[in-house]
Amino acid sequence: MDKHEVAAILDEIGVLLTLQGENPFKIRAYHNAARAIEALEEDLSTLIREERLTDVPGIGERIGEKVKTLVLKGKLPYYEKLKKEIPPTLLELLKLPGLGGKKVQILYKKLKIRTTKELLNACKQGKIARLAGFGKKTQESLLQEIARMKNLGKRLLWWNAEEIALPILEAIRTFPHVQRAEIAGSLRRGLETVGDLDFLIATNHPAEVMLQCTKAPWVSKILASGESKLSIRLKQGLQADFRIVSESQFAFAWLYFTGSKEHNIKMRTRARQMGGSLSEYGFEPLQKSSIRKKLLRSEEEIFHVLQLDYIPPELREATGEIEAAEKHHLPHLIEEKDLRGVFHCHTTESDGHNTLEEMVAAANAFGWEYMGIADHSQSSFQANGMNEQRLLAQMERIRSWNRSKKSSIFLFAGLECDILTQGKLDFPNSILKKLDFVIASVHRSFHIGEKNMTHRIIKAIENPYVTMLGHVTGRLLLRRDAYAVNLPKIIDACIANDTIMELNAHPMRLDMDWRLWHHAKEKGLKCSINPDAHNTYDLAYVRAGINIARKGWLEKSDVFNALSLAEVQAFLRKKKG
DNA sequence: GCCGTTTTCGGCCCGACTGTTTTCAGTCG
Repeated sequence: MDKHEVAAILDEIGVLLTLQGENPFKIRAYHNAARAIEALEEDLSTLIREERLTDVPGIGERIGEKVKTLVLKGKLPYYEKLKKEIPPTLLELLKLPGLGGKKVQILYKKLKIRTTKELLNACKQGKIARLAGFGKKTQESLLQEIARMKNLGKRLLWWNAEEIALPILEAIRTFPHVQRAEIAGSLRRGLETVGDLDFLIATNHPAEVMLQCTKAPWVSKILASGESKLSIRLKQGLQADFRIVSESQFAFAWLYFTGSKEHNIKMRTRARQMGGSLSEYGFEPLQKSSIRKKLLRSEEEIFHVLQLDYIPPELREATGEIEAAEKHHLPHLIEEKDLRGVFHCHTTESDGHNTLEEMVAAANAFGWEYMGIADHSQSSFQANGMNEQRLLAQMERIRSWNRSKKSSIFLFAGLECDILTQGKLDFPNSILKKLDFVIASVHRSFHIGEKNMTHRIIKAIENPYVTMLGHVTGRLLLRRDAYAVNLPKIIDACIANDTIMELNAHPMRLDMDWRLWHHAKEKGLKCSINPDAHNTYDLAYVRAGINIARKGWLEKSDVFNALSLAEVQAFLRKKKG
């Protein structure tokens, strides 16, 4: 069993213990241990063999033994026993706002409620209101939450969430007495999907501003409102939280409100170790501490007081950023202005909505030096894939465009080539070698099993004319799960063959996942941030890709399309041999 | 369940809000 599986089981144990109403600190210990295992640089089995597992912070005697059992035997009796005691359907109840471990426990113990449906029936019969610790209002809000869950998806794509959030932010900034307003939360951290919007507001007139916020046109329902905190349901169905603070507290509140939760816990633990208490309002000395109360006006200053380099929001996921900031080892993250061009652009020749000329004009406006055209290959008939004749004709058009010098941007003639079921490509090498670059992608036959899919993709990676691998897992966020594929093996194969891994910047793909990039780039994997543009508007998706690249700790030097035109040309020549 | 340059016991990040209570537990972020 590998470390990811072990971490997943430790996390699940944490959730199961929550459902048993266990001591919250014990629960946290399991989640902490899961993160510690996930972040291990060293091989888990080596640590076990050399009996150094408990040297890892967060892993003690008890959990250490459990991890050892999981790795060596592949099973853990303690975990199996827990699963028997707690119906797994209780997990769905935990997702309802207002229900935590304690209350789910009561529902199960007193009323034998295990599923959302059973809870719905109990609410309708008025049984919940009569339960100790519950009441009429709780019952009413549960009924509403169950109905809402049925009607609406719970999360939005980052891109769509930002489209909703920015106009609200702009409006808030025009409210009287608002000194400053910013977006926080997972949207600011650039997470691929967003569950709610977080707005932070600085003002000297909290009551007036709060009133403005509750009366705003985008409010569909007020979920909670106090003096400094407001939670609403937006008309679009998404929840939005507003926090109102004074200007002097703003930096602390922004840091706290940006999260992640795990990052905050680590920061506060660090503050405590240094003799202070960090909250959203400030950094206060604990008793008998030598730390002086400090007035800090920016996040940079707060990190500095904690003896850390500034950690960009995208990295605040408790995956080693605090340790790196302490040692001055944080990466210099890639920025959108570092991109010198893009690959993976479609045109009307296959399923794009804009012509080659229109795409070139749009790319010019970005100031890029080059653009790689990659329309679909013949097997993607649903996408109007090109046969050999059309492909070669398009290639000639692109070459003549370059010769004509109609624009300053250089065009690469490429192809998004289907990887067929057995790993064969959609065109023979005699055709592929004529192109400047080839993106190999899977577009059909997703359910062939992990082993077959891994073999299929690696075969394509090993083809000398394949420049990069497209959307590696085929996932569509919030719509379709990734197909089963062994990513560590795929990553190793790419590195061994000098094949570039696409970071597909389409907001619904953002594939390969950012959680894998940090480790993969250290092993030598190269990244290309590709918009997968099907029209001129989609070119802007590179911004979503940059977010994810930053979350994956990627620097300019890790990204292929941050290279100059001459460097890209040299690479492409060398790759083809 | 983890951890320790005040501790091997008694802490563990911290505060806002709600609902059910009558001073606070539970939930959330």
